[in-house]
Amino acid sequence: MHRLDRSLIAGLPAFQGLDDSSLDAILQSASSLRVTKDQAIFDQDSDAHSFFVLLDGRVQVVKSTPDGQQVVVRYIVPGELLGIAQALGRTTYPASAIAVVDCVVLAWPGKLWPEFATAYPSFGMNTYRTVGSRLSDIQAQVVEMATEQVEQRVAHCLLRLIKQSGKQTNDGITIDFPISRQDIAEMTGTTLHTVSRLLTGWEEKGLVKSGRQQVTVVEPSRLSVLAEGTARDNI
Amino acid sequence: MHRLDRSLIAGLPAFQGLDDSSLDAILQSASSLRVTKDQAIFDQDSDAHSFFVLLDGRVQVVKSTPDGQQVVVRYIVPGELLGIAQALGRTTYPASAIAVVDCVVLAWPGKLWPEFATAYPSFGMNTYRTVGSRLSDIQAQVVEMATEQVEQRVAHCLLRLIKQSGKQTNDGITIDFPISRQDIAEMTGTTLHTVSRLLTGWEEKGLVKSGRQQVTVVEPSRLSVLAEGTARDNI
DNA sequence: CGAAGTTTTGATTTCCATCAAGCCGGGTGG
DNA sequence: CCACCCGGCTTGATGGAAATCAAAACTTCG
Repeated sequence: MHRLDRSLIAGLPAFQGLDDSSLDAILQSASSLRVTKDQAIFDQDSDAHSFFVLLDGRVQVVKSTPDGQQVVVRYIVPGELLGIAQALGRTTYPASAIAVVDCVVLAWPGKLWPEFATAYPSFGMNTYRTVGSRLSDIQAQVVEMATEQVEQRVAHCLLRLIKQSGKQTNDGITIDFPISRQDIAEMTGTTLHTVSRLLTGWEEKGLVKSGRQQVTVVEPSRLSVLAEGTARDNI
Repeated sequence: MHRLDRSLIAGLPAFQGLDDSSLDAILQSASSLRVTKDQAIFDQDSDAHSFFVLLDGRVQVVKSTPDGQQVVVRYIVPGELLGIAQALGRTTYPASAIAVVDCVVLAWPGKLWPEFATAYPSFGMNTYRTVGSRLSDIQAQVVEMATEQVEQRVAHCLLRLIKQSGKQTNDGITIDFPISRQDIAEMTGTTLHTVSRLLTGWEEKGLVKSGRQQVTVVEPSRLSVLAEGTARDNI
């Protein structure tokens, strides 16, 4: 078993405010893990045996309904926690996590959670800050879904994605992992057909460029305008 | 200034696991407060000066969009925390809270939050458990909004309301606070017209009885059937 | 090259928002 | 005490946004 260096996690929000010896102690019980593209890190409703930090790659968090429909809840970028069911007082994972590219994660046994939270209070605090910000995010998403048209929702979704995972290219800002029309549809509660039509429409207007599992936003500011009220002109 | 009795909060989930002296200490800095129907307890985007526990009544938590549309995020029942912006690392309230009937709340200055969380670890833990369960709730709601038709969403909404705030009557289980078609519409992302049509339809089938700001579910089990897939028969 | 997965595009349908009145009940003030 | 008014509710008609149905084109990869 090889040793993990504390520099792996030292800068991450979750481990802010911990001294070196604490970091080392925490890493003692971690195992690192490669996950290849399309592989699951954990499955919805299965026993929450571990919690994780994503070190490299991109992870899709997806919830499935009993009748097989899927909703993409969020994408995880390096440095973020995932699978923190324990922090929510749960014993099973509420969603599945899929590597959308090859990933590296650190994993800790879930039963260590309470120990960590008490032994390293700032770790507990940091985690709960994460949970809190995810609560805010998702509340915003509920408002969006309740009040906006599909076009605006998809526009907002793309803007969020390039903000979180955008890479500047000479065409514009591209989403730096493979994402299909279907994925975008599952994030916005619509269908791949509608997403496809919207993207081709926007492409004609020069707002985006897109291809197979790939989207580039050419003019974020004009897309923002679309994302706010197109139709209904407010006061 | 009169003294608050510890029995007010002793049984509440948020204060589970605290000894009497801690409860007394916590109550020292609380002030109790009557809020009359339709009055705001706090306003969205205003400075998060306090956090609260609802002792009696019902509170509607509502988020407004810049263009004035409203979304009812949840209803709070006695014993629950509200306005815990601090726990989420926020300095302003993310939503407004309105008393839907006359209410009694306890209030603490927001700046006490960090002190409480460190001085009474189980209070911190309990709060975060609350935050976690609200995260789960709202994720379920996102899935619902993304995958279900309006009829199913409204049915689920009523079932949730009677579960949380139902009172058995001789007609069935009634939602024990005034709630309008508009309120239900704002919880489910639809319009009061559609809610009205659904309720009259259900009334004809004997599933519910409803009147002005008042809904009774006569047959919860049959409503549940509706709430799952009516149309689309799954495998 | 063939096959599987992804995307596009057209045609049709359906659900639900919107528009538009009118109704009902209760509270207020003349 | 009655009339009026206001807030909430119902109900019909209409239109439009987006789902569904259907099929073809394109991409990538083994």
